[in-house]
Amino acid sequence: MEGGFARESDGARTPRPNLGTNQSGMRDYNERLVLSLLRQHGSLAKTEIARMTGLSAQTVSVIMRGLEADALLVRGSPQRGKVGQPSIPMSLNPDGAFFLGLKIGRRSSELALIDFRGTIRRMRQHSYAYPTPEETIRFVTEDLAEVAESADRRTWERVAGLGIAMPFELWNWADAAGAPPGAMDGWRHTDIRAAFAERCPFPVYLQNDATSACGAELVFGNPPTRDDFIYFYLGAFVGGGIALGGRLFTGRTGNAGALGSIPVPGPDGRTRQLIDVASISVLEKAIVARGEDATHLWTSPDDWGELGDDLERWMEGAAQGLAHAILAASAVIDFQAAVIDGWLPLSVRGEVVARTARHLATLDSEGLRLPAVREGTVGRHARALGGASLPLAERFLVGAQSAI
Amino acid sequence: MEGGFARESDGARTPRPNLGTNQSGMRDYNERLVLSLLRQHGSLAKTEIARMTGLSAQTVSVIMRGLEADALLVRGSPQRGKVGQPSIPMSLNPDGAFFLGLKIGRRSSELALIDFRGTIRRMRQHSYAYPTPEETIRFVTEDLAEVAESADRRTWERVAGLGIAMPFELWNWADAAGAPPGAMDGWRHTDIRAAFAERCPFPVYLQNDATSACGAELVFGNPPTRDDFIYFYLGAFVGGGIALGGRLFTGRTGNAGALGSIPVPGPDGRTRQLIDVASISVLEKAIVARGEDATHLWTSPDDWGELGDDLERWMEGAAQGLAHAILAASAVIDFQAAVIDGWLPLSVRGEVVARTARHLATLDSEGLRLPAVREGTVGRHARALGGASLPLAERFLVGAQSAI
DNA sequence: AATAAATAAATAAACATGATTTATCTATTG
DNA sequence: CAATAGATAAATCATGTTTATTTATTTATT
Repeated sequence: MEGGFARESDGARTPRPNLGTNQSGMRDYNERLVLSLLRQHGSLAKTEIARMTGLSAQTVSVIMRGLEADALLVRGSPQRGKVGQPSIPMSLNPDGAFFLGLKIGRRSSELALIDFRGTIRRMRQHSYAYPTPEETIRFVTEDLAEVAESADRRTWERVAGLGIAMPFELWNWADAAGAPPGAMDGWRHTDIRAAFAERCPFPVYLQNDATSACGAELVFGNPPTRDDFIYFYLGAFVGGGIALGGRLFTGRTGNAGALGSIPVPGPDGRTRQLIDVASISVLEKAIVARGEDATHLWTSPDDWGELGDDLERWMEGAAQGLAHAILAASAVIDFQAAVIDGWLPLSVRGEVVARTARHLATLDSEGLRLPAVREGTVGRHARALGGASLPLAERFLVGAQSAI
Repeated sequence: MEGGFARESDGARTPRPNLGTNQSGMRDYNERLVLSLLRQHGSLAKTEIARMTGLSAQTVSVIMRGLEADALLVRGSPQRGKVGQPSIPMSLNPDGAFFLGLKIGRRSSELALIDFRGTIRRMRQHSYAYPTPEETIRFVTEDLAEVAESADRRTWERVAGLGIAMPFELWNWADAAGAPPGAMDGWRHTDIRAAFAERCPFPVYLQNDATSACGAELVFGNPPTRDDFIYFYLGAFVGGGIALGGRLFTGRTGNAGALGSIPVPGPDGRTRQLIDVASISVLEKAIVARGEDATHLWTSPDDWGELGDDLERWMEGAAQGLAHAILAASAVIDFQAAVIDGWLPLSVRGEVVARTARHLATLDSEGLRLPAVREGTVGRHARALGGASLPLAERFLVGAQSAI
């Protein structure tokens, strides 16, 4: 069991460690447990859930009938062929709840509406030279109004929350984004979460973009993993996230998995940060330095075309950096897997993963058990989906918050 | 709430994730919560506990009367001076339970008996050229018999468990320990936990020595901290541990906090492991290379005397390595503190901590919030005390196991 | 083919446990 | 003596467990 949380009126969570537990906490936990198991396994009969949880068949029966009455579960067709009464597989009702995920990036924003099973029902993109809070609020508000109109009333009423995935201190990137100095200062003084919370009837959450992407891998990853894993998202800048015990670990200050800042040895032996070797912006810079255009890196992530030596050098540098970062992180936490995803063509992602694994094997890992290096299974839209995973985890999964 | 655990007959824990919760789990959790709060705060009135936990006064009253009846709590003298009925401060009964901690090291073993408040009641040391399982079992068994005889019957009956703190793969250190080749191979095939579990009427736990020391800092540290912290223990070899959410985090494989293996840049810029720069054995080697005797490093940890340049160089290298390790770890988890302790004179520990903080401040920490670097508060015997903390945490504190 | 036995899923009813609510008592200060 | 705060007993409520029963199916037997 864990301490409870006091929910503030605006939907933000204030952790209250050391909170006692009562019966409602018990039922709430067991309900979340059932839903988590169904998310992991697809569909399960009540008895199977009873066996897995150690709860009595009767308790599971009561809980699951309740969830079915709330339209969170649907019953499948009876499974015959085995001795005894046929079992009825229960699974998550896709229409049981909906979640909104908003990713705010340097060049574009994405707003996704997903259903209870994680299927994308709607996705809108919005491109710009650089983002401002006013512009973002306008675009999202408009789009939400459109959703509210186009989707049927029931869907809109079943939206359980909005999660915003956004880099920390966006205003510091004005330079890199090519924005006029001060143009992005609005972000410094805008509480974007509060701004949306005011406009929305459901709770709104805010999380670092790469950490959110990690959450997407955790909740929607296929196959789902209960492993502790470290996650890298290669975007314009590289970022990361941490999953421990089947939960997104965001840390006391929310800055856990700040893997862009992890020190790695550069090609010259001097120490630099991972962000300076593995970010796609590094590749962009190299291309631009050659006098060529690099905008297709952002606009056509399905196929980057021929990039020749630039790509080769970037992949090699990124892989070396990632390998070193994974090594160092493995000394801190014994991750079972390192997952790499990003805003890049599948072929490039595959190659980066392969090279990272190769480099990792050459490093001195005495005393460590190295994690398996794997490709992400969510893909490019992991950040927006991760945003949507925040209200989902918060409301329907066990122990959404840190460690605990 | 968290999943439950199936207890095996021998006292070992097999984690069963995804276990449901029932009323006994609820009471168990609330009892542990009360005990944890009392450990943190020294003494608290029932109403104060009720306020802190959010439980009703009546519930806390019932729980605490039960704990008092079990002799785990004692009532202090009524506090007058405020309006209303005087409050009765309740605190942990020192004689409520006892715990045994065994540290097995390269040169010596320690067996400690501590009471419910963490006070050392008895401590035996045993030195040797190198350790063997048979020898260790013999010495501990004899000493336990002595404890059983000397202490009163009630004390012995209230021993809640034995925790063993021991380096991983002890046999690999035969060389460094100066043992004849193969002399320590016995460890490879001995399940030392099982061996003691057979001989003891209470549960026996085994944990890496540095991780155990981290547990001692967590449970007995003064002032106690609920911070997430990273912990280094400088012994013959440096090791580490991780505390998250007020719990010792040991990881899925038990190898979390393997900080000796974290890569750091050496003075020449080449990457090496922290264990190769910050271990006391590095200092020993330097002294021996000069043809001098270094045994007092192990035998008189209160005062190393004059070591001049050797000590200077070692402290500098260790501090640089530690600073880099803390930096890298901070990118993975946003620790609030980095705690350094070890088998060394207080003056040396203080100097290492000061230098580490100084070096840390010079490193590139963009995007990170660096933890405060602090001295350990438990001191040299942290490993043996940490061993004793294992059964304590397991039985009396909330969520002893990993994350979650 | 008909029938009985075995098996497994599901659930109703009675019960046990533990937290909450309400009311009351107690010891203190002002 | 009024006000206040700690403490707890009794009644109540929520939730999980146990026990017994119902239902639907397969498998073995006649």
